[in-house]
Amino acid sequence: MGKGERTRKDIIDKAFLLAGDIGLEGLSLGALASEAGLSKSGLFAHFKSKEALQLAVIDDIGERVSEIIIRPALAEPRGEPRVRAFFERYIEWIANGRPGGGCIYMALCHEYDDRPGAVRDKLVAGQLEFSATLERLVRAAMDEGHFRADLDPRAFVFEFLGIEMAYQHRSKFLRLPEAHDYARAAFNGLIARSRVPTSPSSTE
Amino acid sequence: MGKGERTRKDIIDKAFLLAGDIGLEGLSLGALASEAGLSKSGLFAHFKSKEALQLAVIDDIGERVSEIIIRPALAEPRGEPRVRAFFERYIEWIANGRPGGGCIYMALCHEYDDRPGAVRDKLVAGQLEFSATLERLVRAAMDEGHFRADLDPRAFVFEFLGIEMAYQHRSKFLRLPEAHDYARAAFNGLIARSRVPTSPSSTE
DNA sequence: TGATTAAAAGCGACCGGTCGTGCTATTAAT
DNA sequence: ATTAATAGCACGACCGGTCGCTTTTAATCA
Repeated sequence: MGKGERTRKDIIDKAFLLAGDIGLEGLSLGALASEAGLSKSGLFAHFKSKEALQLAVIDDIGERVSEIIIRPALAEPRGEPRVRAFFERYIEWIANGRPGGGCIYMALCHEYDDRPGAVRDKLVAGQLEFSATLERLVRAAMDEGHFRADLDPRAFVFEFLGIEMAYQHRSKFLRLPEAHDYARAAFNGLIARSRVPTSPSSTE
Repeated sequence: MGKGERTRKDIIDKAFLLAGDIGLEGLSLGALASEAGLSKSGLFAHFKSKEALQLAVIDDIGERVSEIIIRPALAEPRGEPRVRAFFERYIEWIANGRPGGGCIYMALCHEYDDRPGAVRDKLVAGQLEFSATLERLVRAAMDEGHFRADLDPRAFVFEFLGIEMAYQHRSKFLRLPEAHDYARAAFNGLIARSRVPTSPSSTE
C-alpha cells in the first residue's frame, strides 16, 4: 500500500516535469508511462483518466507552491521582507527551470483560454488563490504601516505578476540573460513606490 | 493566379484565428481546411508542409503588428504620445480578442519553450524585432528630452511587456474585468517614472 | 517456518479516432 | 487536348483508453 502511494507520487513528479515542458494538454500518457517506468495501461490503475491525472498534477503544483514559495515567505518578518521573500522565492522557482520547479501555473494556461472544463477551473482557482495570498501579504504590510495607505493591493499584485511573467517569458523563451536583472530592478521600483514616502510633503 | 493568391491569403487568415485559439502547434490542418472551404489535401497545394504554413502565419502576424500597432504609433508625435499610442494599440489588440486580433506572439510561445526548430526561431525573431522597435521609440524619446536621460530603454520595454502580459493573462484566462484599468494605471506609472523629473533636485 | 491464497499491480495487445502527409483520379478552364 | 487545381482516399504514426493475462506482494494458516 505504501509502495503504491510512492508509485503514484513518482508518476505525478514525472508528469509535473513533462507538463512543464509541453503543457498539461500536450502531455502524452505513453511518454509519461515510459518516463515513470511502467506501461501506459499501468497508469490507468492509478488515474482513471487523463483529466484525473491533470487535476492531480495541479493539486501537486499547489502543494509545491505552498512549500517552496508561500511557507518560506511567511517565515520572514512582516511587511517588505515578507513580500520580498515572496518575490525571491518566485523568481528562483522560475529560474530553476527544473528539477523541482520550472512549471508554474502561467505556462499552462494558454491551452485553456477557450476550453472550458474541470482542468481550466482548477487552474483558475489555483491562480486566484495564489494572487489572493500575495494580496493578503501586501494588505497586511499596509495595515502595519510598511506600505503606503493609499496603495491598491490588487494593482500591486498585477504589477508583481507582470514582472514575473515578463521574466519567465524573456528568460525561458527569448533566452535573454539580462531578464533577471531587469526583473529585480522592476521589483525594487515597485517596492519603492509602495513604501510610505520618506519626504513628508510631495504633491505630485 | 490572382484567385490562387486570394485563396492563400484566406487560408492564412483562418489559420491566424485558429492559432489564436489553440496555438500554432495544436492547429489541425483538417479543421483549418474545412474552415477555409477546401479539403485537407488542397492545403498542401498552397503550403508544402504544416511548418511552412506556420511560418507563413508568423509572417502574417508580423505584418498585422506593423499595420495595426507600429504604423499608427509612428503617425503620432514623437516622445510620450508615440509610446502611449503604442501602448493603446497593443492593449486594444489584446482586448479585441477576435476577429482581427486576439492572437499575438506571446500566447504562442510556451509550446516552443523547449522545442527547437524554424518555427521557434521565427517566433523569437519576430518578438525581438518587436521589442527593438519599442526600444527605439523609447530611445528616441530620451534623445529628444521627453524621457529622462538615465532611463534604461530595455528595462522600460521589460516593464511594458510585463504589463501587457499580465493584462492578457488576467483578462483572457482569469477573466478579471479590472485588469484593463490596472494595465492602464501601471502604464501611466511607468510613463511618470520615465519622464524628466519636474522637481529639479531629487537625490534618491 | 513454510505453503496457500487472494488481491494488487503491471504488462502487451488492441480499439476507435485523429493527426500530418502523400498519391491518384476527377474536374474545369484554356 | 492540355494543364492546373482540387477532392477523395489510403498510409503510418500517435493519441487516450480497455481488456485479459501474468507477476509480484503480503497476509493467512498449518
